[in-house]
Amino acid sequence: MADTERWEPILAAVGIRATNQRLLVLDALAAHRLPVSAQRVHAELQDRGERTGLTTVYRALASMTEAGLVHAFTHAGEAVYRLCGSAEHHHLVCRVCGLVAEREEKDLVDGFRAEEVYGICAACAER
Amino acid sequence: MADTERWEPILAAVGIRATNQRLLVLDALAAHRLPVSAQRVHAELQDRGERTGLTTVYRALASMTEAGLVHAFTHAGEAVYRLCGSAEHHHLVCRVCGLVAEREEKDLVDGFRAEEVYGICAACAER
DNA sequence: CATGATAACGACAACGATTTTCATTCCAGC
DNA sequence: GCTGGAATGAAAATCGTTGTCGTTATCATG
Repeated sequence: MADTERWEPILAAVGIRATNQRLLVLDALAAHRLPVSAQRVHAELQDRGERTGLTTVYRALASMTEAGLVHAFTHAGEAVYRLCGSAEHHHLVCRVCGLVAEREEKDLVDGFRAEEVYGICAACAER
Repeated sequence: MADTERWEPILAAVGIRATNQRLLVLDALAAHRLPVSAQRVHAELQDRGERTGLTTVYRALASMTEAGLVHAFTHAGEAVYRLCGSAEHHHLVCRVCGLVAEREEKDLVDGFRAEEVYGICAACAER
């Protein structure tokens, strides 16, 4: 059981209410480097002994995504989420290993505001 | 009712059987510039008076995607497909208007084999 | 501290896209 | 013309996600 309180200022900063459930979801997300699904977050919270409902996890992720705190990706037909250091950037998402890298470069492509780049990372490519 | 026969060599080239249903699906795809969903393809075939089943449309799209004839994207939680001029390239997909552009440039990003770039196109950006 | 408006919760039902099942039909090669 | 494997299609099953609705927490005020 980590100190969920540390996320309060984060939620306050983006202007959404810092409820206990949202703090728990944030805390669960922070424990992963790879994006995770809503169901996975829910399962982990259950294992931890929390009684947070699945519906609530979905809504927490939706509001936090909208607020820009979290980024949503698609992997194998399901939505997966990842806590991200906000700001202007795009993501490189490997289709094979799921790894995500954040990039700052502007104008990756002429006049197209890139948000997510799906492909295959160098490591997975040589196999 | 277009001449579906023109697709036969295409299917033969990628090594999958040129069944009547697959030809119909290809023909339906070819009528669109934007990616379309399996359900949409199925509906259009129904309207045309074909009795192709939805299951078959899904399977046809899957096999053709695997064969590289068709490219699959994700839009609003559903899979959408687009006929594409094969070869090595990546796609720019606008999240707003759904427009897809094919690009040939290699190494869009250092050592990352980009396949799909999701973002916002120039036209949609200024609104 | 009590109160009331509002946002958030959570259990459950409902939805919708996709996949599985399984019996039937089609095709290519013998 | 047979025959085996691939393809088809109708219906049921799956499964992630969203809607419903009564309950509860939160926050600003009196």
